[in-house]
Amino acid sequence: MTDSASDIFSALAHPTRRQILQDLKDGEMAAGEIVARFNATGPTISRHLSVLRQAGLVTERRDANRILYSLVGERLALSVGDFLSTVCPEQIVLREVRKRSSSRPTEIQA
Amino acid sequence: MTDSASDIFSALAHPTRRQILQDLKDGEMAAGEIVARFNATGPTISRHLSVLRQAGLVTERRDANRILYSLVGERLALSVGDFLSTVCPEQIVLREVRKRSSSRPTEIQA
DNA sequence: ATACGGTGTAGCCAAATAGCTAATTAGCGA
DNA sequence: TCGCTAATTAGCTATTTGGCTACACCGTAT
Repeated sequence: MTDSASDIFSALAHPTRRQILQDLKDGEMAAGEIVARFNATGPTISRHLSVLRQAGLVTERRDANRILYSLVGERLALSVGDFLSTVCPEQIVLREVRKRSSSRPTEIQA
Repeated sequence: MTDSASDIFSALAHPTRRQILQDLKDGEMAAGEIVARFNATGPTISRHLSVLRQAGLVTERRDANRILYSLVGERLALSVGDFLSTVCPEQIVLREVRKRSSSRPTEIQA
């Protein structure tokens, strides 16, 4: 029932989740690897990850018995940037990443 | 207890509050004027306004027996923009401001 | 002084959130 | 198959959030 912007901003409302996104900026990480960076328990971080996943801000991928998470930076930039440029267009600029039909799937960064 | 980024993103998490900010984009509005735009009751909107005020996203000013709210777009752009440019710097550009600590005013597209 | 229009506060309740521990699922290797 | 590691799900509790109604507050003007 909640729109996607609400999902995204709610996800960003928690410091731990923002930190996770920041950590993922440099590449994918396993769940346990992420857990190790915080004081919270595994299940707690797992929950945070599922919030981020539902918001579409991260994707997961299996590697053996580990699960690797990676940032979906485009979605973050587009959704938040869209809002920002509606409310205060003078202060922010979205770099032309718009629809661009995403020709190549994976290659955002590496 | 909660940092200011959390306050801001939490404030943005609610559709009504985002809409209020958007409405304030074109200039200040009285509380009652804002209330008139939604289906919620006065007290409910008043509460939303206080959340926005605590987050520093709006300021209030008295005019006779009305209270006029206005957007603090700079704070919105700076806080959210800061986060965005940390996590996905490739996709977003903060336009100048930044109290001149940052060397380059960043390129603009307009 | 009193009344009134415009707002915010108090108090209540239902629902959602965040944390934990314990239990469960999924994959890999012997 | 069994055992081990990795991660999520279940279930619980405490806290916060969002909505309402009723009430109190503050200026203005009669």
